[in-house]
Amino acid sequence: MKHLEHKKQFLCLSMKKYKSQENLPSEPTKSELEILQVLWEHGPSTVRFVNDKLNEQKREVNYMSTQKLMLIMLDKGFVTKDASQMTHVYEAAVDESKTKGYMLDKVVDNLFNGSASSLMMQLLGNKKISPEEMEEFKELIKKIDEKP
Amino acid sequence: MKHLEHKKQFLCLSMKKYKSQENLPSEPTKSELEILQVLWEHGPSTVRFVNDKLNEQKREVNYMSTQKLMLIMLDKGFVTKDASQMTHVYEAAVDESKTKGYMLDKVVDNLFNGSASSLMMQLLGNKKISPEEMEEFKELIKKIDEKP
DNA sequence: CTCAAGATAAGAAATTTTTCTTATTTTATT
DNA sequence: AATAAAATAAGAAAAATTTCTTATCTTGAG
Repeated sequence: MKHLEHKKQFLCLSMKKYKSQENLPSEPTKSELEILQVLWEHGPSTVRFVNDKLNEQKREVNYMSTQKLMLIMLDKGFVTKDASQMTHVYEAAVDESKTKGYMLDKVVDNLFNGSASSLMMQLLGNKKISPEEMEEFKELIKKIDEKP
Repeated sequence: MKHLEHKKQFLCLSMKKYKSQENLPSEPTKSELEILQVLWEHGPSTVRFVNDKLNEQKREVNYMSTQKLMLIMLDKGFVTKDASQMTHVYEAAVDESKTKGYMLDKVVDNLFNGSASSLMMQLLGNKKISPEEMEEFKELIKKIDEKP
């Protein structure tokens, strides 16, 4: 779906009952995150498209559930919406890297007591790490190490 | 699910409303995880002790909330309880490393599309990583690399 | 012994998150 | 023009999680 490289007059609706973006980073719930992933990966999309992706890649989700959730996310400010056409087009309004970074920090804090290296340990001790990924790790470290 | 193999040597109450251990891996909720952390770090503890730790280290939590939650966790099989004394002593019934590993896997899957190296990238790109931790990383990689 | 302090269990209540239902509107087709 | 298909918004309902309330029991100090 070469969907939707058009119109950019997004309106940002009121933040009634949800914490504002700037102040409190009220993080996306599990389901909201699934939706964000689709939007991040595929760019601006319709509810139909997102719902299809979820059903393909994740789990069975009812169309109306997805639709409702995306409206809520609009309200929370996680997405914006282009309503110039009949089928509205949603776009992620939060940065992928920032959001993931933030949530990863939470994991580090909550699960590993703030220690990123503990997380690393756990990750490296994990059987699921392939030799290829191991190589990637080393490359990464090397690259970052040479930088400064 | 494997991370939930637990022993029921103490009294284990009926599993009325919670998914049975073997079938569904109902993972600990956020609050439950906080409690598990305390138990993992300090070993078998009373509700009072756990609650105090939470209030010191995490956030304000009511004693009865902690108590109730620990009962629920008992029911779910996340903890066991020694009730031989008046003040009961709870112990984590799920393995720390296994549980964290399992939950980290979830993060890798949900947030980074199954790619552990993506997670690494995100982590290393994070400003919060100290030079010391960077050193630890390198050590880790080296160590694991020499192993096989 | 009596009673206060502090522990327990269990259910109710409140919040948060997710899913379902309903009523309308728009578009396209016959 | 009539109707079917597909979209929307909004509220209700259901589920999951967290917190609060109540009633009871045990221990130990006075």
